[in-house]
Amino acid sequence: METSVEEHLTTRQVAEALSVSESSVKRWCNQGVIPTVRTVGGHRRIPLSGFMHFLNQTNRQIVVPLGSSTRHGHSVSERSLEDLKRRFTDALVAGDERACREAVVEFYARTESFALLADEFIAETFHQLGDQWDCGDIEVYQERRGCEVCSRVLHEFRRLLPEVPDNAPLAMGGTPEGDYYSIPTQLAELVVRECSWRAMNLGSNLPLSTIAAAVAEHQPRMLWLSVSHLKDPVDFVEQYRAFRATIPQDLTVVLGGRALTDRLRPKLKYTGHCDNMQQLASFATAMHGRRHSIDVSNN
Amino acid sequence: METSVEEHLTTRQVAEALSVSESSVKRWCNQGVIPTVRTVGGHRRIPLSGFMHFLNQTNRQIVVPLGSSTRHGHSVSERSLEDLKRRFTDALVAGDERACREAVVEFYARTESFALLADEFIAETFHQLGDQWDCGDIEVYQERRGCEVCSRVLHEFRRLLPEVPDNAPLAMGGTPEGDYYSIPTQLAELVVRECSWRAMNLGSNLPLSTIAAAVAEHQPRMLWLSVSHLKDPVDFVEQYRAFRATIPQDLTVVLGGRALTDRLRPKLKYTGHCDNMQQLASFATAMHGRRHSIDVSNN
DNA sequence: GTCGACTCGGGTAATTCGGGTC
DNA sequence: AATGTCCGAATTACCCGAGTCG
Repeated sequence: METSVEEHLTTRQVAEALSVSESSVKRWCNQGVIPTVRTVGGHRRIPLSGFMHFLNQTNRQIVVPLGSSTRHGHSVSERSLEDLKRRFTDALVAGDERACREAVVEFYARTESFALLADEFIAETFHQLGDQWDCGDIEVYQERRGCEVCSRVLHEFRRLLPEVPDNAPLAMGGTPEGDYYSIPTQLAELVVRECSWRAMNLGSNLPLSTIAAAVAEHQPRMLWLSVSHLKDPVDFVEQYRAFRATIPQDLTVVLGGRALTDRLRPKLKYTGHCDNMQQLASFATAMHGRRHSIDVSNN
Repeated sequence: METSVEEHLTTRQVAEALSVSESSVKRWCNQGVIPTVRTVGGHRRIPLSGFMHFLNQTNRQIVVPLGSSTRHGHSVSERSLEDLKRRFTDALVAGDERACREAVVEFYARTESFALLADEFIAETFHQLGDQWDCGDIEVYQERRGCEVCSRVLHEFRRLLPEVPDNAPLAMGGTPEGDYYSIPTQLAELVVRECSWRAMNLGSNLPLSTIAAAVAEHQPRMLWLSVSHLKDPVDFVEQYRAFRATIPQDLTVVLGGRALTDRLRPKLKYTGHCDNMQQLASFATAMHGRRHSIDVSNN
């Protein structure tokens, strides 16, 4: 309820996502194959859940058979979230991509929120993995392989998300130099995109100077920095100050990641700090409550 | 925004690509030789994955490049490989995933070889990118983003590849500690899988000790190591010696990557060295006969 | 209330369907 | 047995003036 964005799509957005004409989308809406609601003026709006339902029904895309998402009671076996999480962790350790995907899809089908998926599912799972690693229960290669698998699954999800219109505000981000941990920034991309932003994930191991160049080139309204690891925190603080001075002052910068300790944070000038992706989603929705263009300075 | 190769193809597009009649394509779809999904109205759409699956199972050649007669894209004239490569480079620099995917698909559709794709397309492109980087023509973030995009496209291709039977021999590999460059090992996975091996990409930044653990656990017949970057070559040589002693002596180890200089190589004991992916493919096929088992149950 | 961008509905052209035949 | 060609019916894509959204 908090962050789950009840987003509606237009016929055009759906058409582009499916690579079909708007006429077909309209026809399918009229036939009732795509759940549709109407605005007071008669325009069709397709709820995201309805869109996903359509995708599942027509298996245009992969997506596992996850019982029905109809309004009637599910006959799906009620697995607890804990159980789901455990399945996911095990699959990740075993490098079982299919099982990972199924777990992620099932979780998302329930919550319809990438922010929740990121915080309560993936982040927690990798924390667990870290613990098991400390205990010597799992090997390094299992963790690395798990990252690979997770990355692939996230990418598949990314493809499922409908394209965001060109006039949506742009957010970009990545990880700084020396930080090769790419899952959080991948998640961030999904989260802000879910909030109807255009999102550009620049990748990992980015010197701040080149991020500044990217900002100058594409002029985003928001920038996220995922900082999981810092070789030299002091050096980072210094470089960040210089960086902050070169980018527009009104650019919203959101910092996150476990490398930003309580000691470090006061030394950084930023717009917002996120302990988790739900906060990032809040930022994004707060800044972009509507869909039309530009300059919503205080809404 | 013009599009030439979509996720799904029509019977006509497939027919033209293969230079056969639409009826044949329809028949093959009905027989299940070409995986097919249907639109709401019952029209056949062939997912790219299904098309490639068909190409792999039969030894059919693409006569007319895909995308030369799309429905709602502008018709595309015949392109030379050089032209394709340039398009790919440009798309990579611009971070245009869709264009990258199209270029890769088209190249693969012509050559049907991941080894060639890796050597003549992706490797060369990234070398070019490196040159442009030296000249200051492109920013670091463009290179990083290009890696992200390329990685995603490769992930997608990986999903398109047919499953390899469980009794196929196993190959695994990754990059050593300090080497975060994951594209080559992703390509290696695709290449050996194309040669009918089961392939397990362990990921990047792997201490050799954990690779040894993975070997002990899964007992592969082949191991690849992609070495693009070494923090301390001397240290690596030492660790590699210890590593080589702990794994089975009859395990085929294939080394590759530009960090293995002529000075370094003599100091390493390995089974084979690869300057490119075609050599890796040669190794793989030499050790394990055929390329793809043809299994059309309905013949 | 103005305004640009978008969507509506309906009509028309282009494809694809299935089946039958060569 | 397999492929290519032809057909009416159905589906999809493209187009455009009027109305709606934000």
